[in-house]
Amino acid sequence: MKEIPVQDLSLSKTFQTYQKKFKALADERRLQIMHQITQQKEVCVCDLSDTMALPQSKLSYHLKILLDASLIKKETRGTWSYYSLNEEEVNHLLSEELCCLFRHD
Amino acid sequence: MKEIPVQDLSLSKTFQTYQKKFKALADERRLQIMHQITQQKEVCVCDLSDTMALPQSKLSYHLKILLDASLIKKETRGTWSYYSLNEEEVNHLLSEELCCLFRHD
DNA sequence: TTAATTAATCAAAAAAAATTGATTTAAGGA
DNA sequence: TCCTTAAATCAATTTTTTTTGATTAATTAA
Repeated sequence: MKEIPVQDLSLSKTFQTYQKKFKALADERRLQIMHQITQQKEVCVCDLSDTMALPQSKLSYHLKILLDASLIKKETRGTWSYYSLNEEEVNHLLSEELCCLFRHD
Repeated sequence: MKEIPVQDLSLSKTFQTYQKKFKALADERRLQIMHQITQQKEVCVCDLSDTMALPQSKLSYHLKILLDASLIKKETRGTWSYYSLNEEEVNHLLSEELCCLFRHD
């Protein structure tokens, strides 16, 4: 039997949430994706596949990580999936100085 | 011979810098460390080793990652190493709403 | 000088994340 | 219906990160 060395369980939960968000941002390709989404408001996988020269499966993989961290939003129209910035979440997380790079004002 | 599909090399460099910082924050233990450093102003490895119930080598490993990302600073006095928040860097990166958790005002 | 303390580093193993190419799903048009 | 397109998912492999325990380095005190 091992003791769990956590004083504050809710704080631990908070850290886990932020860990997930920072992990999503901890990749150069995903930062590029974030940047492009920030610039273009709305982007589909095929657009990104062109501009970033990445295969579709890789993009879907990275987009899912950003989506699961609630940093971006997804809307499906027809066969297309459109991704956009989750401004509320991003602005909560990142400084205003990172505006234009990864967040809007 | 492969072409490098990067339009803006300086932008790519910027992304690499942020990738490193977000990678440093992408771990629950390191967020705990950041939190404790934020609270206490200054902390040595043995302090953290006690409060976080982690072996010394693991702590040194994680502290190095935060240090290399310039999120914390280190000062050696005698045989002790004291770590403190790099407020400038952290405030540049994180939102004001994360104040008290991982940054000062 | 020797012993004790603090912390960094190292190499090997384990765990987690990313890549790859293929397959599957779903929508739309011929 | 059949074919095409867009994108998600999957399994196997590769790469990266983390853990572990031991060793090393440096400082201080006896």
